[in-house]
Parts: sequence; C-alpha cells; structure tokens
Amino acid sequence: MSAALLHHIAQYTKLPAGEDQELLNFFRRINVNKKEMLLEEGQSCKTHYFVEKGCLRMFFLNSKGVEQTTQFAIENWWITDHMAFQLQKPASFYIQSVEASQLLALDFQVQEKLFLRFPQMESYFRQLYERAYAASQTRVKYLYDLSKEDHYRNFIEKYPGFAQRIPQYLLASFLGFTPEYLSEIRKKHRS
Amino acid sequence: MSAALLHHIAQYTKLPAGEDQELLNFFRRINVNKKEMLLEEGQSCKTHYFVEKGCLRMFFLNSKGVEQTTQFAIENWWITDHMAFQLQKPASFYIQSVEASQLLALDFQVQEKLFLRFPQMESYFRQLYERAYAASQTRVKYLYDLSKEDHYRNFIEKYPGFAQRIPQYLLASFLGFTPEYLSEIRKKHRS
DNA sequence: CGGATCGTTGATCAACTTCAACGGTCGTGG
DNA sequence: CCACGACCGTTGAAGTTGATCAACGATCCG
Repeated sequence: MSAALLHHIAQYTKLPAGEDQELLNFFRRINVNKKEMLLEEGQSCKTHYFVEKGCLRMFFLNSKGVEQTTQFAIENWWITDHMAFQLQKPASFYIQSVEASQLLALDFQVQEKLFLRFPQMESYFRQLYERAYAASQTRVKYLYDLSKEDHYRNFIEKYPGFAQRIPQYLLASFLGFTPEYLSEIRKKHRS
Repeated sequence: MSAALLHHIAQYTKLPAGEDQELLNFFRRINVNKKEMLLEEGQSCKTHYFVEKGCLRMFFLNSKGVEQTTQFAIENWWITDHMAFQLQKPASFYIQSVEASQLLALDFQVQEKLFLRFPQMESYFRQLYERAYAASQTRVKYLYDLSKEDHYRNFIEKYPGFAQRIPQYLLASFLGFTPEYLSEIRKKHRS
C-alpha cells in the first residue's frame, strides 16, 4: 500500500530503512470523485497533492470568464498553486479532479516538520522543483515557438493515449485554443 | 566583497558563522563584457550563473531562425538552461550578457560537493526552485490570458525602469512579438 | 425518454505578422 | 574628431492565424 509515493521518492534520494510508515504519517489520504473541487480561487492553499491514481487539473478563470486549464496531474505527479502555497496567500487557481482519484496530501505546516524529521525530503523536493522548473522552461519555449496546430501535434505525440483519457474541450483548454479550432485541426489531421 | 550572494542566501536560510570564505570557494568569479556568449545551443551546460551586477538573457532560435528571448537575469537572479544542466544534455538555449556583468558561477560537479559540505544550501536551492516554479506558473497564466498589448502594459508596470535598460527589440522578443508591433503599441500608448 | 452537454461546421472578424522602405543614431576606423 | 556604415525604431499595406457566433446533430446520463 502507498507504494507509489515511496517508490517515487526512492528515484531521487535514499530514505532510512524501516521508517516508511512514520514518513507516510505526515500525509493525509484523500479520495475524490470525478469533478470534485480541491481548491478554488481566493481560498487559502494549504495543501500540496500527490496523485497516486487518477487525474487532477489546474485552471483559472480568464479575463473573459472562461476556464483556462494550465496543468494536468496524473499518477506520480504533484500539483498545487505554488505561489499561494508558499506565500500562504489567496489562490489564483482552481484544482479539480478530472477522474475519481486517490491522493496523498501534504499540508503546509506539516511540510516543515517533515523536513526536520527527514532531511532527505528536502533533497527530494529540491530535485523535484528543479525538474519542474526545467520542464517549465521547456514549456515556455513551446508556448513562444509553436503554432496552435504544432502544439496539438506535439502534445499527442508526447503523451500518446492521454488525449483519449480526457474530454476534448479540456484538451483544447489546455492547449490554449477553442474547441471549435481543435475540431478543425483534427479534421485536417485525419484527412 | 561578494556580499550579494551571501546576503541573498541569508534571506532563505541561516549559514554557519565564519565560513563565508569557504562557501565562496565553491564558486568561480566571472566578468563579461556586453554581448558575450556564456552558453550556446548544443553545448553541454556545466554552469549555473548568479548575477552580482549586470544583466544576462536567455534565448533560443525559433523555427524561423529568429532569436526568441525567454528570460532576463539581473542583480540577484540565477540563470541557466535547467534541463541541460540537470541532465547534463546538450543545451537548447543560448545565454548572453546584455550588459557588462559580474557573475558567480556554480559548476554542476561542484554543486554536489557544496550540498554535502553545506546542507543549508540544499534548503536554499529547494526554496529558490520552488519560488522559480511558482513564478513560472504565474507566467504561464499570463501567457495564456493576456493579449500582447496587455502583456506589454503588465510588464512596464511590474518592472518600471527595466524597459529603459534594454534595447526595444529585446523587450519585443521577450514579450513574444515583433519590434514593429511593439512600436505600434507604444504609439497607441503615448497618445 | 428527454434534456443538457459535447463535438462539428461554416461565416465573419480581430489581432498580430510579414515585408518593404525610410530616417535617426551610435560607434568605429581613418 | 569626423564620416561612414551598421543597426535600430517607425510607418503603412497586405496577408495569416485563430477567435467568435450561431446553428445543428450526436451522445451521455438521470
């Protein structure tokens, strides 16, 4: 049980043997159904989520009031509104389950205690954030460089199968264009 | 001397007293003139740069062969191609000085020794990357939400003065549009 | 079975790019 | 210290990309 997180941590750092359960005690276990809201804009963001099973998404309401998805989190991904989490300020994003999901939750106050008790976790998160930031640099590069159509092609090539896992309007929202335009691209792509 | 980095670190973590010089020995001091290249696409990216004084920029060549600036680094900022740095793979970005600059350089191999000798530096970088990633989430939000014109307005409001420090074509490149269009926006903005 | 939600299609429209041309200024060599 | 060339910012016309709006059919779920 709960092997997912421990296995993930083991890829980055070596934890002391026999203390798995004590480590897991720092986390809350959460189960959610489809379309449950885990965070809403304006709320305080107390929690960092690890997805054991399922899929979450992060989005915000853009200046026209339309939901704009900025991130998905599937198995073995962490997700939160980091600006709100770190500074303990009101969130500017929503987090919602796309599918029924099993999560582990790490609360802000608990995190500091976790680092004191397991210094290896500081190293784990250092490496995790470093990678997340690196991925973000790459993503910004794509956002600058790729046309909407190339963005679509790049996505389905990089994450084959995932496009089938989510409704099409969410994919359009994530890729940054309208469902109508996605429809047009797909038509062109088929023929 | 070199107070800038120590002062920056002190904002995130407490270093042991009297060991400043030993800490600084892990870094190389570098001075560059205007427009010197510190990293080029395809090279291995060995170094993480801290700007004590001056300004660097990161850019890539887009699919049309045009330089696309993705990041500036001024005083007290760190900069590197993180994907290439972490994985020690060929860089996909260029790093170039915008002004004559004083830098501190932390090399990849040295970094691991630094963490062993000064565990607080692991915490410093964990917090730094966490903030960088948070800022990146906010940036992606802007990239999705703001029109090019709003992007310009938002930038000069958030970083007053910086727009005067760099040539206009670099600002246009960073904001993701053509110098011609920036010119048009500025005209509209004046009147 | 019925209503709401989702994907598709086509027409019109706005934002931004591209291209070409011109004037100003900066810095470098003579 | 001057003159020349290269680079930079601006302007306007024409062209693209992708958004918006409205309408329709399909499908999912209660």
